[in-house]
Amino acid sequence: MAFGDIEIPFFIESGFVRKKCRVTKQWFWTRDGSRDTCGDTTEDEYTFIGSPLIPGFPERGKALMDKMRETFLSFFEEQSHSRIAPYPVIARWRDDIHLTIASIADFQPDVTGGVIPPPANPLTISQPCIRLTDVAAVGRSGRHLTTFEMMAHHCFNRPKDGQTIYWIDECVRFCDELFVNRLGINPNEITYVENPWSGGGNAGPAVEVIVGGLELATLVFMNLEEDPDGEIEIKGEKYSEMDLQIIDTGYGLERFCWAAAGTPTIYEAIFPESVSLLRRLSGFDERLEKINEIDSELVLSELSMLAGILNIDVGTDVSALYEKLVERLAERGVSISLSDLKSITEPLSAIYAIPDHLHGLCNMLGDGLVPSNVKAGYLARMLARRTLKLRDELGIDVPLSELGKHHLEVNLKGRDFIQTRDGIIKILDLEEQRYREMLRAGEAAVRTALKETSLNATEIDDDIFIQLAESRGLQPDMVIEIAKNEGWNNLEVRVGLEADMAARHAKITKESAKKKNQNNLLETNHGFKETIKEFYLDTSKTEFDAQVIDCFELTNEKLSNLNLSNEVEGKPSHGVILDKTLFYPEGGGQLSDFGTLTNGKTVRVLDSRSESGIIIHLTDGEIQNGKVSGKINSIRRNQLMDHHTSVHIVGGSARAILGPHIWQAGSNKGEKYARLDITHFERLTRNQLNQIEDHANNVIESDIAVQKLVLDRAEADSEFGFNLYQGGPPKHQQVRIIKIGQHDIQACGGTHHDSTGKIGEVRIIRSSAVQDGVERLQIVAGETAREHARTQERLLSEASEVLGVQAEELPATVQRFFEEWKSQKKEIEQLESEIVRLRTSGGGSDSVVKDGIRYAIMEGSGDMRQLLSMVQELTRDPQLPTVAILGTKEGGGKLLVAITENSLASETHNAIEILNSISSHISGGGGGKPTFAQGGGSNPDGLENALNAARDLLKLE
RNA sequence: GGGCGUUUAGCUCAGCUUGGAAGAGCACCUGGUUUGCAACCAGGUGGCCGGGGGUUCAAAUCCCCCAACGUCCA
Repeated sequence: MAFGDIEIPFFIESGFVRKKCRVTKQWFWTRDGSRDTCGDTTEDEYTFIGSPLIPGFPERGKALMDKMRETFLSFFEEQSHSRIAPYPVIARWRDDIHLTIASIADFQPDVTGGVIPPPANPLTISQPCIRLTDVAAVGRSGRHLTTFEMMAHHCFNRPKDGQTIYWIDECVRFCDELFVNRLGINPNEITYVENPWSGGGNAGPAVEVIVGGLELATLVFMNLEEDPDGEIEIKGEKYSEMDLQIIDTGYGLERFCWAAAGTPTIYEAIFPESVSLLRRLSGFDERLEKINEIDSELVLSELSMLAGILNIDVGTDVSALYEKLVERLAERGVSISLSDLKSITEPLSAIYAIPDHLHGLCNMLGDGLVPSNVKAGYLARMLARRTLKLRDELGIDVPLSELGKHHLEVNLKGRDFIQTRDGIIKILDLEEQRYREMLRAGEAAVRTALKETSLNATEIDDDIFIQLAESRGLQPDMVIEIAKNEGWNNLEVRVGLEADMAARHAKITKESAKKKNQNNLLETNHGFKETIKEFYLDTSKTEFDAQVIDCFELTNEKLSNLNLSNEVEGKPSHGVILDKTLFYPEGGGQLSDFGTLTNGKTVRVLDSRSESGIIIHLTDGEIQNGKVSGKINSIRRNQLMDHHTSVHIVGGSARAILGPHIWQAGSNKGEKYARLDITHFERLTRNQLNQIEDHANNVIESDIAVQKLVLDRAEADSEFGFNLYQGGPPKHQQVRIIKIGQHDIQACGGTHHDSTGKIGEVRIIRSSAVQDGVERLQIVAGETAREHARTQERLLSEASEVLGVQAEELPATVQRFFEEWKSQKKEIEQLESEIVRLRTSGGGSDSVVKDGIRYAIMEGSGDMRQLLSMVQELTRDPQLPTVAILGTKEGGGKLLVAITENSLASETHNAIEILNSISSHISGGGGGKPTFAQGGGSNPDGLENALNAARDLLKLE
């Protein structure tokens, strides 16, 4: 079948005709022979506003969503699909995306890649999704959402194995049956638009299903994959047919609800309580009444019909769009001025966007996400900040957490979240605090940035806006707002600035999208078999025999890419591959086993790595082919197990003490200590660390068995859920699971004790902030815990010995010494100024008066500071014109020339000139002001000559 | 993971472009003046200018490295 040229018997049977859209030139199928547009064009206005497309759904909001979802899912259950529970919105099983952006994302990459079987086939699901790419259009277009549910039916076919459940024709039949018979949509209103789909390395035919000007569904038939030798070419890329061919559909639950409700916008259909609450809180309705002679309801519904066909993207020239809107409204008999229109749409778009953003935020936080300034956490923070900004623009004085609470009660009641409701509300409060702090700090930043700008300036450099936006998070309109409060009343944002900034971002993003090439130890076509991993079989075994498969020299380039841990002693020279091994390679945050390999000669194993299942022992010498005996350092192995098992225990304890949002953000298990990074929304106190430590030690004392299970992916997922993947997305079809009773269960490839009691003791030494929202716990366990205690004791005793006091007295004694040191320092300063006063008061033999000017030339004993205060004394009195030339031998020799300002002395002498002509005697230079110059050199012995040279220069005797 | 910004007195921040004696407001202390809601006036205390290197006669200031914090983006 040619790509995009879909032959579907159903269309022929049901009297469809294939036509080419007059506007978009796309091919589409319709039952209505008189149609000449595909339905999704700038000429197809929404037909359902005020007259629903889908009858029989009088509900609104959550009740409507629940009923519509149930109608869909049960329809497909009746068509032999299994209903699958939705996946989290945070896509933790993937490392390429942060958020679940489509129902098919649940099954990527392993199910769609054919690595593991789907949980059911065919299946139906309603998957909450979050897409932030169009966040700027939310609330403005009338239909955009960041957070939506994608209802879907999926099926996974293997035509080469004769396993085809259904393909294009049946898929379209299901869709049409649902639309026409179950939902009662007028068959003549439905168009199927051919729109081949490609993305993410896959492609296939696809149709968009449009009803009443609204795209309700997309049916994608994924049967091609990128293949350089493929025969099918699309958009310059070559593709070939896949073994696995997938039905990927997406039905927008919220759009169905909108079509069933016929409300002016999608937001009124799905968030009616939130919209009316925000209208009330912002006083929107009162303001609306003040706009004279406007039928506001008419404006709103006309507007929404138009908004659907006007594309609002980031960087759109908003004012041009408004002019167009006013024009189009006038054509429809609604006469409204541009400013009146703006005063309706601006607040309204905020009112619409807030519930959407709260929906996304609550879903993310509900999944246990902790806001942060990086990764997925940043997406939550961005949504929170957008919401707060919109709220402030509306002038609503209600905390974010209150709005969140309302949203949870009204729109998310009964939803089963990982995070507690109280937890969500607490995090919202913290985010609002952080936002306020950002704005407060922003005031000073704006003030400083505008310091050079005149108060009645109307515009400022783009650079200032860009700098404030990117480094302070202050959008141009926020900068203007702050500037107005600080006195710059006429400043405005240049038209088109935001578009330029967006373009600038796109450019930067494009430039920095260079891919890093991975450097592997093995060649791509090595042909080695996977190493048999004996370390999983018996954790107590330390010696083994094996066969050498290969031994190769490590090039300098490979060495430099290895990134050896600081526990590795020496420099490896060879890589050795064996048929089997007891050496655990670095992986999952656990460092490698060390030890020796012997075949006649003994070499040390300094480190070991794993690449696609093949373990490479990094040795400090070459080893002959043949049999080898290997021995691992059992003390190190035992310590690594102490640390690794402890990290699991501490992670479980942290979750028990701090809450369900605790997620492992990374870990490192070495011989000397272990680190565990956990997601948490505030800094930890020592008290909290103690609680976690006590909890973990209880687990150790209870001596719980550590079970090591190996399960298929699907089985593991269904039995234990996604909490398994603390260490990152799974990479294999089979999952090794470390289960410590009910305390902690996670997928892990590391070596572990058989019971928790083996560890003996665990201590959390300290916590530090890795990034916002992530705390690093430093852990010692077993022998290192005792070693740590001994080290601490030694430090205390050495310190107390120096001061000659008991360890208990240390804090008080150190405090006392510090105070004394400070007060003595101050005393020295006072004494120094006393010296200055004495030396400068009398005049003495050091000063000469000539032609009404006093010349004070002398050598000081102190440092530069002291000279400075001396010349200050000497040249302060304008009634006593003075040229002071002071020097000191300290620091290579220093010279200082000062002249009383605005006096006879400053008229006749220049300090810089004097300094420059004498500083050569101390082999140096200097500079300063005409009345004040300082310099230094590297020859202190020449100081006397320098001062004499000054006397000569000034002709003094 | 990348870019940018910040780090100076107890707190909030100037100073950095162009190197040359460490600044302001608030708080605190002393005195005066007032008992009036952020009182007023005069004086004072308080600084490893985030850490480490480098350039320079001289670094808060210029360069490099590190750290913490913030922010924008993947």
